[in-house]
Amino acid sequence: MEQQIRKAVSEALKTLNAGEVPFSVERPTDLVHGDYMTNAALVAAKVIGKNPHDVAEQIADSLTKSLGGSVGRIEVAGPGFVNIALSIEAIALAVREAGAQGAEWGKGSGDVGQRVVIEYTDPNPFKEMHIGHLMSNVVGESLARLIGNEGATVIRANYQGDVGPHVAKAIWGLQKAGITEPVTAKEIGEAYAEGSRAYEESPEAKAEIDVLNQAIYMGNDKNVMEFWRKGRDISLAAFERLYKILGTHFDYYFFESETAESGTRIVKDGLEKGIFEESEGAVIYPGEKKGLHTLVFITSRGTPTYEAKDIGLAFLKEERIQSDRSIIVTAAEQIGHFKIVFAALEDIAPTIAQKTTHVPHGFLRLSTGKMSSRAGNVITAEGLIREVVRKASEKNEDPLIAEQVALGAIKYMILRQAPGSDIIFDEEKSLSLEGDSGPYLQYALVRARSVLAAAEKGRTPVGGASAAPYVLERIILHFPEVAARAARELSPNLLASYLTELAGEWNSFYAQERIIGGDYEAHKLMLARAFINTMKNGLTVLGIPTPERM
RNA sequence: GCCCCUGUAGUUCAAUGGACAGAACUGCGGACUUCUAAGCCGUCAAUGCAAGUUCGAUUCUUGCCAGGGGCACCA
Repeated sequence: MEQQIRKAVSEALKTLNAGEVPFSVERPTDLVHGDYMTNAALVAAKVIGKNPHDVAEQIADSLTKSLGGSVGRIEVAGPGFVNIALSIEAIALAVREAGAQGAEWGKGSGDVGQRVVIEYTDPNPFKEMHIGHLMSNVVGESLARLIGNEGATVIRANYQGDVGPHVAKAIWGLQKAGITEPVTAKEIGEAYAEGSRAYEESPEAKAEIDVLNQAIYMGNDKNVMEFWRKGRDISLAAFERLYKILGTHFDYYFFESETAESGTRIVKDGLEKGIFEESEGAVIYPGEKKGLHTLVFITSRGTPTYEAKDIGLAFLKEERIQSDRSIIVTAAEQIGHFKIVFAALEDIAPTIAQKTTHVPHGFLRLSTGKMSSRAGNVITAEGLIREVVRKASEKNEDPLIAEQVALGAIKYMILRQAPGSDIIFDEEKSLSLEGDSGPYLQYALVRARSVLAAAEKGRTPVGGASAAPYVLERIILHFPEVAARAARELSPNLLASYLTELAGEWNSFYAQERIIGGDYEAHKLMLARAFINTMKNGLTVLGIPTPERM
């Protein structure tokens, strides 16, 4: 519908000689203004130098003719908005489609044929996954689904740091604890914390860990490597269990142990071409020239830094996955890092740089203070999930439902706000199971399903359609546009807030209207079905579970 | 010091330069012998400060104030 209106407005502008101007077609803030509105007249009036109100009148006339029966009323309002109210028939048609299309309802086709690779989560083996990784995962998974919903082929990638100081610290910690055969990820995580502490407090420990780190990079010491392999496998297996719970999966895994070499090679090659420079024995990228700052890519000891490895990763992805777009989801603290990596990449391989986007997610800040492994107040992903599941269990005996509700609460908390901004995490308040929360949406869906189930047992519903469309119907019809916009703007929160509005409207409808045995029963049941499809598909696209009952 | 991000109701968050700045939590006040009360209805309450750009600014620009992040051999 939005597309049709957009096209009709374009046509109207052409006949006014306004040419190509950027205009919006969107939902008015208040439904009394109609179902769509456009500011085209205000924009065009400036270009052609006419009174906005007159231009609006002309556009309105033109739209009345071109849109025909799908429109009920077109009005000019305010300084020159054109408000469009759909006809009852058009609304009924959209709702019927929503009810009939099932899982297909809301799917777009804007990205058909596109291959999009999206990298997210990026946990480090030998450390436990904490809530920062959880955020990356939840945001990344929802983006993957949103983009897939627009028809693109999505390839999920996960990049993990299996070499580096943190690994040496963990292995050192395990050895010190006399553990010869690591068994659990928790054990390894604790050993890492112990190793980190020792690294900063004891010079001897620091020296030992540095040696160990080199040994891991070289891969010569059989015993160390055997230990490394075992520990890595245990960590990775623990991650997989979490992915399963989270409803996510990956098509490709990349490891720092494989990007180091290619990264080093590419940077050295760039050094010869004059892209990088030598300084104090290290290889640096002189970011100042582009208004950024200078960073070391290869250390004076010859080892690649994170930056060089990211260059290596970009090439490795290119080698293994053909893509039209590449998205990387990481914490916002890496914004500066990626600006420099992209600047360097722009010099080395502009096509890769241009198709790559960094999507930062905010920090999860504890209301009680900063989270750090040293202070011991790190909240692990698993710990958080377990805690919320426990809370959800108070109302749900079925452990599966409790888990679905808990994940809904956690994921919604993360997705409800614009990615990039921090979440102030208060265990009591943030994970509310009421009001503006995941369970609120799930609960609305469950109640609608229950109505439908009850109706199917009964007799044939009373027919007839209501005289005027319900507000609920007028919200439902916008679902495909909202999903498309959320995908385009990489902003799951747009869909999350739409679904919250939708759930609220359903709850009002449910409280006010008698569905089974009420007036217009058949129509209302159709509406319930349309609501269910919209909510179910919407939640699924966000990666939020849709329980059968609560 | 330099660069980036953020300042919206008591609190946590919304709002492609658009109409009366929306929710939720909290507070206060209600309804219901009915399809699941994790629900519904009502109500109090906000754009950090000062200029500028224009038909119109929470949104763009500048300055100030406050908070967060980043800034050469960690990731």
